[in-house]
Amino acid sequence: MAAPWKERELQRREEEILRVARQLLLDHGYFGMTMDRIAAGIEYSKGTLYQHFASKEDVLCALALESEVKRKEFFERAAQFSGNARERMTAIGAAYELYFRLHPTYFRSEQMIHSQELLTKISQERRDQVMVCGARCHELMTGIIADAQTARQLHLPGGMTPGTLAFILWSLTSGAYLNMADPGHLEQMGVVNAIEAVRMACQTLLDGLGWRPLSSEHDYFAVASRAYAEIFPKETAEVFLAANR
Amino acid sequence: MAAPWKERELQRREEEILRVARQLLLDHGYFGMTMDRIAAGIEYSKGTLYQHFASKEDVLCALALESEVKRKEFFERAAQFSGNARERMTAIGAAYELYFRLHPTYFRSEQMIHSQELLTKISQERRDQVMVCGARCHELMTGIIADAQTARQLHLPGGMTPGTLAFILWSLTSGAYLNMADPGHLEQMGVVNAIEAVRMACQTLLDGLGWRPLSSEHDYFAVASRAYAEIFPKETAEVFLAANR
DNA sequence: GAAATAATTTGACGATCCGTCAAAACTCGC
DNA sequence: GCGAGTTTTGACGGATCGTCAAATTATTTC
Repeated sequence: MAAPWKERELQRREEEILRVARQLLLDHGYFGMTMDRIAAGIEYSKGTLYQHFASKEDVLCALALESEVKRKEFFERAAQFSGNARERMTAIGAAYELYFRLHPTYFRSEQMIHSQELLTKISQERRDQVMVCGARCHELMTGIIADAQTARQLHLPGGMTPGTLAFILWSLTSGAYLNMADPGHLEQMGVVNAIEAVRMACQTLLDGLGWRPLSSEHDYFAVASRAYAEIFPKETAEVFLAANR
Repeated sequence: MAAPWKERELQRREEEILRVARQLLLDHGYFGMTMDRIAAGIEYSKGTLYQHFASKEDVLCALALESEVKRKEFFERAAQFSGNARERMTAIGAAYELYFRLHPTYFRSEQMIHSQELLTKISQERRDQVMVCGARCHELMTGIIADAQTARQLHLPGGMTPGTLAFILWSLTSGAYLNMADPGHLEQMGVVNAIEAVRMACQTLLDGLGWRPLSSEHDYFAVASRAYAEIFPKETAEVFLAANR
């Protein structure tokens, strides 16, 4: 036991389970993703399924975790973008954009597990991992904001900490993306290009805070484009291919 | 049949059902709110339940609708606040705040029904009503923004329509409130007073857009307080009583 | 290589819940 | 008090989750 190849066999099987589960979630939604169907999709039985995951919610959480990890990686790459603090924050915004465009369905499953309804049926370990991912994303943003303060490019008003600003930017973006998932909602509101609107809103907010250089002094849309091209060339191509299909 | 008193009897029963359902949702969550338990709570059987609601999701939607109606009413009252456009928008913000503080649980059920997962199992009529409420709220905000444009207090940048700005403010606020529902999330992010942070963020955003009078020229926190006192005196007292309990 | 032992897999099963529907209970005009 | 029409009921079918004793497979021992 504990043979090295066995570990890998388990790993492989777990990936297979998640692959099937994700497809089911995609095609038939949360209620359509049943444990029996997943078991039918892999060549193992339901019992074996439960050796990998504590519950159906745990499977969902594992899917969400994959998303969170991916986003975290996007954020980490974006945080290394070359440029001043506000440019790097813009790159983070681009990363979130791209993540959302590439994985709109992951995004949904992610939101689900945050509804403490499901939280109780999830294994502690996985829950912690999700938390760590979220914390890391937040930390990256907070760090950039702190850098801007150090560089005297940003002076936050009293009572607003870097963590709070990160929370706000996060909320604005995720809230908007969540509303976008609502079909027909945007049309009803007369919103044409929601992603661009979010971009603009974030920049306007930062302008309002006086984060230098202001967007009147610097073309942050160009910065975002550069971030796309330099940090995420492959993913950007993917998005455009998907869009023109 | 169709006797006037009978109509009222049906109405009364429906309210009773929703009262019981809401308590169950509050105490035991979505999965704990079973149709059998609701039936046990009222003095009718499950079959009768299904004469009022098409499905369990329909019950949930009805609960969410009650919330949406309440919020819509809050918004309508706030929109009549005396003052310039930005002051009225601030009053809308106060209304949303108050709504969230008074009905944090309603807020959750509301979010649920937007996850098109459930949408299919909801009666068309109720779905429409929810849509109408949302549209009305959005319309009120859009109207105020348009007023500001007419009064030349606001000049939106190219590509940003009043509807888009309303969408952004809405997303920022609801996104933040949604994150607040996540227990432990705020602490981890180092956010002390999230509601105040949202307020500040909205004002900063409007400042960034140059919506006159700017917050440097006008104390919008005082305006919010006035809105609380003038439009929602009773509800404000409720919130403070609940907070100091 | 065979037998004994340990680990793993299986799928039938209990429990729960949703939504239905035939039968029972009830209403109301006569 | 009777009977047609209406409303209510709760047992039931179907679906799903998670379990667990039995079956199968792997590993060790002799």
